[in-house]
Amino acid sequence: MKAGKKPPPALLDNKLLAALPAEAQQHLFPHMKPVDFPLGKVLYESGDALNCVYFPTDSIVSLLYVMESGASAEISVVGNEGLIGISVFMGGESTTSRAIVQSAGSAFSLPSQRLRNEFNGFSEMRMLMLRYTQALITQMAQTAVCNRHHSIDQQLCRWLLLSLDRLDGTNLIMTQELIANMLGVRREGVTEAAGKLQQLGVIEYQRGRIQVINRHRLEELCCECYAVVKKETDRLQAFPVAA
Amino acid sequence: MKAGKKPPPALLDNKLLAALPAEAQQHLFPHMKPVDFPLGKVLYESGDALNCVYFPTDSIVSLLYVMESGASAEISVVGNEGLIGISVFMGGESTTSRAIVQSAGSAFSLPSQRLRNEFNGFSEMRMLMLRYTQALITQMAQTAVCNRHHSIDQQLCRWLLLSLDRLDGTNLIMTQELIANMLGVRREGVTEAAGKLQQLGVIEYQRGRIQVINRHRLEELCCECYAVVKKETDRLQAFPVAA
DNA sequence: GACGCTATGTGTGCTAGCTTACAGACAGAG
DNA sequence: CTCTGTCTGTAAGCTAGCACACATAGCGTC
Repeated sequence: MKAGKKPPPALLDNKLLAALPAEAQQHLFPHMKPVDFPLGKVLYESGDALNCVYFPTDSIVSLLYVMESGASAEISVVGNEGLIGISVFMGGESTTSRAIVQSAGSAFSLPSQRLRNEFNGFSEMRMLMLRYTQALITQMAQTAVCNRHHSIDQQLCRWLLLSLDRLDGTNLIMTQELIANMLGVRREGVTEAAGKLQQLGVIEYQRGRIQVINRHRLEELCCECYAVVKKETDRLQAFPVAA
Repeated sequence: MKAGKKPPPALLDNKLLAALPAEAQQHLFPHMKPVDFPLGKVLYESGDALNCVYFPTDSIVSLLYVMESGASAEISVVGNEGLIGISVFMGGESTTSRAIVQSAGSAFSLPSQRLRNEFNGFSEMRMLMLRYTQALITQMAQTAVCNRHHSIDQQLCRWLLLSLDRLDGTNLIMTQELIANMLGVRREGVTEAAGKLQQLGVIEYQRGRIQVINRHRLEELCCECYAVVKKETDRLQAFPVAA
């Protein structure tokens, strides 16, 4: 199934890095190191101070809150449009969530101090990072709304679309169990919802591999939450850098 | 019931303003104007670009997402610990939520451009604003978790505690209908939950006025969400400014 | 001091999602 | 090719919260 050898990940595969002004790229790129993220790897736990931040290229990372009971809920998801570790420049050093790899792949790491320096010194860099952070905030807000008002079916659609947007193809390597953890629902609930989608011919899946057949239909079945986040994220990325 | 005349609101009643370095205070305070927020006033709608930001003193403002169907859900709440309008310095200019006054009172307004200048020019000011923003993010994340996993009873407790922390006394002027809107649940659900709390002697209420009798018990009945947000907010406020 | 508005109480179904339990089915290892 | 662990399917019973409907009760007003 693997299409030969993957091309090595490039720094510019990350949209945030690609959008940086040339000067910032020159400052930062020499300090970036490629890293591999296996599925399930925990990048940091709640309360951990961060030594470095990560810019995903073809990996996806979930920010998850884990309750005392062990139950969990996804707060937001980060792919090649962003970075892991906003608390480094937001000033808190740590957050209350866990960062866990949801889809294996690559990323680039950068020591926190390098990012902080650049962030404080250069306003263009800062604006990019903060606008990305606002997009992340929008995603969190919509997650709260979706958790309150929408069915598992709808939420599964949202989740699949968010993941698809951060990957190349139409294949997701992901068990229903893991999706259930992310959504904070039972595994059986996901089985049921996924079964419906398969019957409708929207997706096909076998043992931990989900293929999206009809993305358009998926968007129709989804609640408004996906579109709201997508639209706002696009808007925030589209701003001219030299505002 | 009103204890004579209220003292006029002071700039330093807002903790964020009070924490500003003296220089920033000198720059900004001359441009601040006191404003009155009546209950229910909409400060901005989803997508509105903001002319000014607001620093509440004794008012409380909810950030609410309103769905196409008209149903709503509170994303977070802002009182004298913060400001309304983070998108002004986060770079997006607008957000997808509505800001609506949840508890009448006062605030100070500041033209957006003044804030932006100060934010971009002075790193101490920036750090304060960004750390507050991170606290806001934490609150949103926990709202998402709470919406997913906790009962109306628990959420009501969380909501009451969040409101209490932003007010002087133990009285809330607030109907069950409005609470239901904030939590994104039915009014009857709130009636039931509030009835239980009253029977337990934790609160007393009559027609739009809620009095908290036993705050300690309220915290016990609450889910962990309140404590998580409270602790993280305190941590983020406690940082030395000149980090 | 009767009227009417708004806030609150209650009650009867209904449904989504939960808990628990177990059965089938695919895939890699030996 | 069988074994075993991991995924996925299904089912019975339960509960929280829903939608809808209507009853009561403060409180200001005229």
